[in-house]
Amino acid sequence: MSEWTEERIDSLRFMWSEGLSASEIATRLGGLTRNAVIGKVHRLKLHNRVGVAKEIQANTPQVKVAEVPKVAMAASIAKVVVRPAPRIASTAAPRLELPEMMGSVLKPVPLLKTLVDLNKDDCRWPVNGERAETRFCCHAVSQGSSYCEYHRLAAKGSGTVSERLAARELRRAA
DNA sequence: CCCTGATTCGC
DNA sequence: GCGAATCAGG
Repeated sequence: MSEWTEERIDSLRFMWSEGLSASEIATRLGGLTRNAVIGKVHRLKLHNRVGVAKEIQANTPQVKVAEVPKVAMAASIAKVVVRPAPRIASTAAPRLELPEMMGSVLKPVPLLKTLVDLNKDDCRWPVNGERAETRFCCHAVSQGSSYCEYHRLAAKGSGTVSERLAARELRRAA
């Protein structure tokens, strides 16, 4: 059984806004089918994805999640980092790249803890994997949020269409 | 056949 | 509200 927690919904919103397909989102969230994701998308009235997201999807090569090399995955998560990212046991490998929509807020390098290792003040933004294998960002949370500043803004920025457009404008101006 | 989202409707 | 089944299509 899996339920639509706030965090999973935030994650869904973000991934959907970034142009990931319903099935990709389903495997990353775990315990869901693509039908469930599509159903939720409709209930949230998120179904009108805007231009850029469509392009991302069209230009994304179709690669089986389990076949993506771990090295490639680590590189896509933390492309700003030179040192190798930590080893990850999960077979799920996201090619999610967070948008540079946060102005001067630096993209955190995920610490990739599992749920059981999460501390109270660790950012709970799911980075990859499913269920027990899910790894989280784990950087210090912003006050009043379950996310670090970067992911707090990421979740917020992927809310409504107007918010996304505003975020896109900010990015362009920066 | 692989995949995509959209819709319906019993639960 | 949820999501399997189904539809329509690439």
